Amino acid sequence: MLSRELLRHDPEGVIERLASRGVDPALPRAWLRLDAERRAALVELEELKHRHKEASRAIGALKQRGEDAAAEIAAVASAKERTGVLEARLAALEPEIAVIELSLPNLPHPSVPRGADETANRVERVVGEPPAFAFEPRPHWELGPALGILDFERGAKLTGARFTVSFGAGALLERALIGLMLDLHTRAHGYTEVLPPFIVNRATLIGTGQLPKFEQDLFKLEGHDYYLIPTAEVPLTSIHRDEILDEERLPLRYTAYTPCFRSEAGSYGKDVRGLIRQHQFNKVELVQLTTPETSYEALEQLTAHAEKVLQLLGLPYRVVCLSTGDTGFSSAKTYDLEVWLPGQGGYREISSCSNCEDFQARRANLRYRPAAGGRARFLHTLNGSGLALGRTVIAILENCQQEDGTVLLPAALHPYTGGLTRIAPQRRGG
RNA sequence: GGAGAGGUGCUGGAGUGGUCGAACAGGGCUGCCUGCUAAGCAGUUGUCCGGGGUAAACCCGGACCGAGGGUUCGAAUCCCUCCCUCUCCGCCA
Repeated sequence: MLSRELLRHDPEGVIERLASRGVDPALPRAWLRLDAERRAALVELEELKHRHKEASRAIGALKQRGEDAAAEIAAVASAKERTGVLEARLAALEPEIAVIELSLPNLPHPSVPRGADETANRVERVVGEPPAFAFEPRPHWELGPALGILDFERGAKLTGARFTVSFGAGALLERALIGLMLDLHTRAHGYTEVLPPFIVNRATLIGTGQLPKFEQDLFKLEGHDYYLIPTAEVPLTSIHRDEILDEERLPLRYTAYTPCFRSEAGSYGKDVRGLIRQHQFNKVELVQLTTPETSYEALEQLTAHAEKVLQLLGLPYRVVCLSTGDTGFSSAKTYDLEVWLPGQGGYREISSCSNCEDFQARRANLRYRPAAGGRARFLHTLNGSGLALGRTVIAILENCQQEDGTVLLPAALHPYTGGLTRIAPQRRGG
């Protein structure tokens, strides 16, 4: 949510910055009009209420003295009509205002490249060299089934399209990656491991920006106001929702492994093959809550924390700063980590690291008390994948494949695979 | 799922219709006192919204006693719905 004060004081500036993200200026203009109307009604209503309160007090005083107050009561009662009209007007206005302000995306940071879509993204750095193969590398949707570790047909049978079953070394590989990532982030990077609920309520999703605008991307539980989490960012960022934290505790760093569930209705036709885009996937997430002064420093650190995983695994990648038009709804600035996928002959997103500044903090009422004292302030929230596990599996299979069809596992994983260093074709079911 | 009890400020805990934003105690803060600490004494202490103020300070008003409705001139107090916590029963890992 944007600052109301900012919208009122610099409407044209805000409208211009929103336009760089593709927001129709009519939306903020409608907000301004409704906000002015709301405040006018509020001023009148509060004046009426004030007089009403004084009259009630006078009645109370009369009655305590045992005097008759019937005339006063009648006068006050008849004055309630206008109050009712104003209250009804406000009750109608407020949801309208809320829908608009909850639908406006965050303002982009000045350092973000301007542009309508991903073609305006800026490559920040390229790390590692794509491997040179003496043979034609195979995509993971061939390698996985050939090795007997990924089964797309049976995933579709058990559930439907975009669900997958992992077997044997495939399942082990994800478990090993979870262990590697959580150990790295907790021991080397100072995050606290969290095991959050995988189901959250509506208020939590409004806080991080998924609702009300992106309901169609979520799985909702029938008969409840509960949703499956689309990312651990949602529960982790909301841990301290409606709290005021002492500045001494900041920054807070949380990491969690969770499955993620995305309906993404309407996304069919894109990335249909293999593990790239699934309705259920695993992820290790990084979240930080910081002071406003330190959040951009924290974004660089958090991005480096995610990069460290790719470096340990020896996977080639690049870091991209998303353009204004490509940046996600809640984010002011986002770095995507894109891993090299030989099977696709290109770089594909494996992590997205964002500074949401106070956008989520306003929605979720996340504040801190400055050490110097004074009013509570909104803190800044950051999140990043560290990393998406399914896509890490893809990257390992495709980058580490050998001519004989086996896959050599990166050395960093060996402590987590119980001695397994190479995935070879395997039988299932023992 | 069934039955019962309960949700009040930073904390504990009063308050069953009228000056209650809320007694009292603890904690915090500010003075005084003290060689220092402790104790003692006095004062102070929330959040949000709106108006005024260039802004801060500040001033005025409104709202907030789990959430949302209702009754009433007036609700923390009465009524309804929902949520959460605790105890017992059932069921289950």
